[in-house]
Amino acid sequence: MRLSGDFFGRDVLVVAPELIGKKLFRNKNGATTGYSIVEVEAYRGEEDKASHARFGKTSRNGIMYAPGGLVYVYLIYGMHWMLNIVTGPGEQPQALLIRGLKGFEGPGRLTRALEIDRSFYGEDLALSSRIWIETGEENPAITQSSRIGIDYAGDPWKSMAWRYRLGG
DNA sequence: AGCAAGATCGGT
DNA sequence: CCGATCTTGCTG
Repeated sequence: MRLSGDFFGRDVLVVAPELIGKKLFRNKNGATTGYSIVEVEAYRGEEDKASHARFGKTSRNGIMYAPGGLVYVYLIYGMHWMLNIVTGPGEQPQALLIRGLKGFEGPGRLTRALEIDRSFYGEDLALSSRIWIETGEENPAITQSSRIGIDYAGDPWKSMAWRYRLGG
């Protein structure tokens, strides 16, 4: 069953663990492939100094302020596309960075493998024929730890256990 | 208008 | 550990 606003419209810290074990589908040239989501990271509000929303609403992060269920894609280090899912009811900027799929560990590697780029910015997971998410494994084991690559955020943000992984 | 830094990755 | 590579958003 395809997930939509009912699922993604909740707080990012509620959605994050539930997204583990769900299946991300990608259709390219008429062929559809599904991948289990194994790792995500939560970015929550303007007060989160690790989030792109820490400077407030800008042209890049504007989509984070939308109601949950849209795709937020951006380029990092001039070469890697990062795939994020917007969550929450809207107004408060929230997003989940997809860091790993079964078979594709690493946020930059998975977007390269699935051919996801800036053309996916704002894509609606409830309506898109290119990318969507469906229910998957029920109640998988989940491990929480601190987020990667955001030491610049300082405490307490760099220490928040907002990274969720499948298993132990 | 200029510039530093980045939610990363792969090779030394 | 270092370079790649380019966009963003701050600073002046």
